[in-house]
Amino acid sequence: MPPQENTPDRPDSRENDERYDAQRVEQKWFERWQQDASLYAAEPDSRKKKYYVLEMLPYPSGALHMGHVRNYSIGDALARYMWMNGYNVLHPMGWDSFGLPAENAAISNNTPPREWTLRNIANMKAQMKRLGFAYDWSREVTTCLPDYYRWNQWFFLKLYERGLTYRKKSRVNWCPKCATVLANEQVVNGNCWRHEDTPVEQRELEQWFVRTTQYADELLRGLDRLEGWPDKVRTMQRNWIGRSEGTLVDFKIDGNAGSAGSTITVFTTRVDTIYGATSIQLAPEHPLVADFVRFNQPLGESVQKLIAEQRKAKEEGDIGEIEKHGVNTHRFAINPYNGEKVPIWIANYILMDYGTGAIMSVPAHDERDHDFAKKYKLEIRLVILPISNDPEETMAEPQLPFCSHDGMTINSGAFSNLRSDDAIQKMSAYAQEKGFGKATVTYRLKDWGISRQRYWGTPIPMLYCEKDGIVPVAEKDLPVILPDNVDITLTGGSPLGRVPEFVYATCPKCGGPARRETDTMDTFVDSSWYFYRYTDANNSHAPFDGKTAQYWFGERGIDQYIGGVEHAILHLIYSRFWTRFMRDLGMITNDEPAERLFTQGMVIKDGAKMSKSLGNVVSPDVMVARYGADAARMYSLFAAPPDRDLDWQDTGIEGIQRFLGRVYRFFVRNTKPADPAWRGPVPSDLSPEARAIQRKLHQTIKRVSDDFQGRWHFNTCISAVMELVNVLYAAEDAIARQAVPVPFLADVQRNLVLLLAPFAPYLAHELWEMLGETSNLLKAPWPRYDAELAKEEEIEIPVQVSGKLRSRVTVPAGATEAFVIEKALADEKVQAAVAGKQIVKKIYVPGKMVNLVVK
RNA sequence: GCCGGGAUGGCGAAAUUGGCAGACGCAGCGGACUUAAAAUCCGCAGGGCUCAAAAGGCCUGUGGGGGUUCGAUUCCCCCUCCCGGCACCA
Repeated sequence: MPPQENTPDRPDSRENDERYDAQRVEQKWFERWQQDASLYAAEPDSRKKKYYVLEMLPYPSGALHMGHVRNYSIGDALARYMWMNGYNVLHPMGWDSFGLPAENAAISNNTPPREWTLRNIANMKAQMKRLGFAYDWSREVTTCLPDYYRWNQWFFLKLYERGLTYRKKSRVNWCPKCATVLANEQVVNGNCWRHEDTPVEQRELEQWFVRTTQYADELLRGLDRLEGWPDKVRTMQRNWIGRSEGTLVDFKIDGNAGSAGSTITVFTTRVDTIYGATSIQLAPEHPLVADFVRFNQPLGESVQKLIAEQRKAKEEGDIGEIEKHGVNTHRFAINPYNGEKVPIWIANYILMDYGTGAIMSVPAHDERDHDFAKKYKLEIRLVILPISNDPEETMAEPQLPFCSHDGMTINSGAFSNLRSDDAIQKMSAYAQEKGFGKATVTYRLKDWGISRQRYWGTPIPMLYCEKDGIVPVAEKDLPVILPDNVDITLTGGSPLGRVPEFVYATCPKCGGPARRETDTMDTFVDSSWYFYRYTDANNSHAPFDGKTAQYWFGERGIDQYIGGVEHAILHLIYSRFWTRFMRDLGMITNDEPAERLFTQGMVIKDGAKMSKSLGNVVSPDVMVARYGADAARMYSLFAAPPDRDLDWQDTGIEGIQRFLGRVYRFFVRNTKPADPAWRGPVPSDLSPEARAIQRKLHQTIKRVSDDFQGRWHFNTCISAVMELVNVLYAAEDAIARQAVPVPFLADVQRNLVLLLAPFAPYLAHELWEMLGETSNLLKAPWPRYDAELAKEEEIEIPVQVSGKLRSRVTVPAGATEAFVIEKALADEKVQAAVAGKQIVKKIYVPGKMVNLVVK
């Protein structure tokens, strides 16, 4: 007798055939997709509606993490859905591949940054392909290659031509671990954004700045129209730009004038309180302070203390908690509104880098000034009477020594008895008329410092000539190539400065010797415009062709941008700036880079962000090897709505694996493409069992389609598809009895595959083939639902008595109110509940519920 | 302090317009299949009380307190806690 294993009709063998071998199937499709490079390619086509869906490009750190998988699973599902809906979809991917980690790796493993970076890219690209993400790799952008960064340099020259970049010596943020300067946006709570335990230092350096403030107001106003962006991001950007309307007022210094002038200009948002100004407060680093010290040497020491205090607090990130200190200069300034002499103080809570670095201190109407005045016994003078809706409160409040909100002016000379807003306007106009001030706007936003004293970045295309000074590299000489084989250390300034072949150049103006700029650009320059490069990634004459970009961007930009909220300020404000800059160069016509932005939640595990130190990192490679790419992708969409944090549970992905196996098994058992009836017409009169399936199918199509259009709650989309599969399993008996017509079942299965395609592309392609379909599933038309077919024939109506659920009655879908109420009243449980009571009101919400109110 | 977001079973979550709270999944329990296990399929399942048990019945329940309403996870007011952002910004 032959060994049992070889017996073909052994029950086990059937089970083996039914079992979904994700690795085998995914490998098969992976290989097929590799062979067709043009599968996901898109070209401008005026006959088709375009859809540009973009996930933020990753830094090639070495390997994908689950956050990437989640991000790309969302984008890929959307791209596939839009393809199936007939759109011309652009779905590209690239690498934000300049940056410090490559240099750190070079130091610790003695691997050149280029090699390290390109190896990481190769690895991560392979991971993305294995995960089945549908990217058009013919448009791949790698920012560390000269093909790309030469255009950073080109843009830099354009910025320079337009006065949008300039060189300035100033105090800048310095991270000792990165050994480079940081932009304001890269300082988090006084620490480096990459080293959260490392306070930034202030250093005096000459740096290149990009004039982002030129567009401050437009960047702010633009936010109002970005309705497709999360409120959170818009609010963060508004706060960051920090627009503040106020008034500049010149106070004349009484007595000797020093080299820094004879007036102190203060900035205030509350000029209506100026009659209550009882002192002037200067920032310790205000240029006038030196003049006062010159006339009063002992002051110098106190000022040094204040400066030290303020710097320390800034570095520690608790400038907000600093104890208020000040010194009296014993000098006076004259309030131009009333001619009053007020003392000039220097205080540690006044910041030189906001407003003018000088304020008028109004203790009665500003909390900080109030604290300060109490401490140093300065006069507190009430000049605003609060207005309240409550007359009693209005009467009571003037007794208070302090009120920070607006009201009616009092004790304010010709400007008394005005509402605050009115007073502000009149008093600003008066200042302007008399020439001692004007209405103005200040911003918190500062110009973007883009110089980095690092190697692995875009060389800034500038030269310093002894004769001609700062000279831009000629456009024809671009790119300025970043040399290989550079000695990298994290100390001692820009590594490029140690490469003589790089540094010594010829001045394009006079032909004499010149030094090259040895700093490189902030990598956020690279990511400020990369999505335009995708439209024309292989262009060697320009960053991109205008017409091509116009097709993909149109007037509204990227249709859907998806990424992490950590870029809410950095990347997303720089790229909004860059878009306006390019628009003003005439390269594009859109004002904003992206019409819609989606910020997905983090992937966490055991309640904490995944990190090596906590040992709770889940590797996508392990998940793909264990459960398959479809399961990993689908679970990352199923476990939570995409905008919320996702708590990764290994047992959860097992559930998805089971579900995929369940779908596959159903298809193995019930797919009969050889049956002549398989492709026959779907009969119109269906059995109740078949009708139940049909109803569920159309309900599911509706739910999934609606979610793609609106809420993006892919977790519930997937639940809906699971419910449909459960209904199919429940009908297996009916199918066995042939109560479900074969062509109908075939149609249901085709629709099920289409519904699955955005979420589990590998399995969907396999099933599509099993069904005998030969068309390209990627572009197969998305199913349409029929509202009539989705309707229930009978509905169960809950019956409440005085708001409490007492029973349920089953009625035909179109039943009249009278019929439903009659049926409810006839119900035994309802009768018991209303027995002996009077029904005072009968409420019927059509199709939803009955409520009988009793007394 | 200010601005966002959140709090629902043992767990992840659902309830789209004020109308059956807990869909779907995980973990759990029970059954079928199996010599057995795995896999698979079917079923049960918020909590409490009642009943010998089951069926059933009753009460209660969406962070806490109040309100509007026939009816509130959903709307309004107050409060607590958690997460994120901003913060002497004049």
